[in-house]
Amino acid sequence: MSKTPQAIRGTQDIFGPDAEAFAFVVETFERVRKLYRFRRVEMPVFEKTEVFARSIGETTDIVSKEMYSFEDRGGESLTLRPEFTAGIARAYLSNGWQQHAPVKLATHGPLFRYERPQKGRYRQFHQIDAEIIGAAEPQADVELLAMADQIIRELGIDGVTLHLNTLGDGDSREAWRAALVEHFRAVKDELSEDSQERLEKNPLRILDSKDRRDMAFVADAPKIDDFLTDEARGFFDAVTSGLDAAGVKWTRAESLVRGLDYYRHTAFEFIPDEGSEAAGKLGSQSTILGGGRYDGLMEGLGGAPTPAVGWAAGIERLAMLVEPAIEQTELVFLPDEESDKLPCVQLIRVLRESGISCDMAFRKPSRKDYDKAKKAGSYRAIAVGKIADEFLTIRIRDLNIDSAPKVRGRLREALEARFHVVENKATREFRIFNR
RNA sequence: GCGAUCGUAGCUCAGUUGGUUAGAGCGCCGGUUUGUGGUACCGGAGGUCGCGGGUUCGAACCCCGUCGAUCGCCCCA
Repeated sequence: MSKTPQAIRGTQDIFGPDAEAFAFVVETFERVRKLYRFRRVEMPVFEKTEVFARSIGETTDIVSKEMYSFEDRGGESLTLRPEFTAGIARAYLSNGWQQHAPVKLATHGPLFRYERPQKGRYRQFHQIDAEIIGAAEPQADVELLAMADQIIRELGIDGVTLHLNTLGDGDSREAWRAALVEHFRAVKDELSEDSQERLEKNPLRILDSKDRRDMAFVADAPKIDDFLTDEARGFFDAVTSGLDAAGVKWTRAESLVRGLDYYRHTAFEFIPDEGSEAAGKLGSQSTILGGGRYDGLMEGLGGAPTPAVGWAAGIERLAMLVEPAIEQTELVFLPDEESDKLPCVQLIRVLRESGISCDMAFRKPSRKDYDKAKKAGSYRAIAVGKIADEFLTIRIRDLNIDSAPKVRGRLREALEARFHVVENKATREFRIFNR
């Protein structure tokens, strides 16, 4: 412990089943986003600090105390990205992606936030992210949410529900906000300490409070529905009827607000149902996917008004809910003789090229390798020998045969493409000759 | 930023009110046995008990600090 450097607090080294789960989430995301025709984008991991400060909101916790910011050698303030949306918006403006509008974009990678680590929360964490930029139509919201829903379902995650709300357009949101401030200010002294502070910084957040003292006042607080313009209401109705048509289950969450300044209209989170297995696995960091419409963001970065919707989901959180099928080694080669290793290398190459997963130890083969291969979950071993003048004789031996896929036919086919093969079904041996 | 719990072999942990050379299982290495090479047994290596300081004749154990982990608050994915 003394001299070996430790990993930075809040970062993690992921290996084994956790790493497989992580990869499964990313692979599923990549597969589904292609079905929905979202285009892959890559952006820098760091940006000028102002990119985030101007778009996320100066007063948010993310900007005011959670950013990893530093000066580069030129004295410029840079920041490790705490989220994707701001960087994507910047890229959209600086590269003139308006020409492609409306664009459906997808990306994934690491994000950085200086927070106290806990379950499902890390200082370097990872998200999958999807955005539709340049579309003001509610159909874009539907498209985006339909993909989110399908990804979660294809990950095999149950007991998670889409919570949906509208914050209205800019005017609706401001009027509602003002009414909420008025409502809560009247009872300020009876609110929790946290909510008294929220009243100044982020009054919408009071609606989310877990403190019992706030509940009563939240219950009779002004509702967004009373402040929606006809247009905003029509927009929300179009989103919900679109979701119904797409077969996406959702529930109205009147008090769901998103923390960041740029959200308008649609706001949503996928949250595990109370008491579900998923809720138990996640602990208190329960939102696995969140997002909304951010029609005001581009202007904050000096661009023309540009409508957009997006979401992000925590890969670590999704990975906690996922149980990917473990892919085991199909064939483990266990040559007795050192001199058989090279022929095995040649065979393995041929088999792998035909899609059979194979492995062989690097070191001098030991009788214990057979035991190890079985414990590691490999399906079959290949015993190797040489009877006479053939290239090699291999014999299939079952290890974990119960769940193993059929391989004999594929093995024979792959070998015959390159060698002359004589199969003995009784002994399960293949005598392999050069052609 | 606030609070709670916890740091003993590579991993999971035990260690009795403070008392000699700190233990187990798994894993690792070696050997014997077994044999359609999948078993069983024997042995071995490996820890300055997170780090620093204090109390004591004596600290893994008590006290303080520090670093880290875990969980919760805040906030968020």
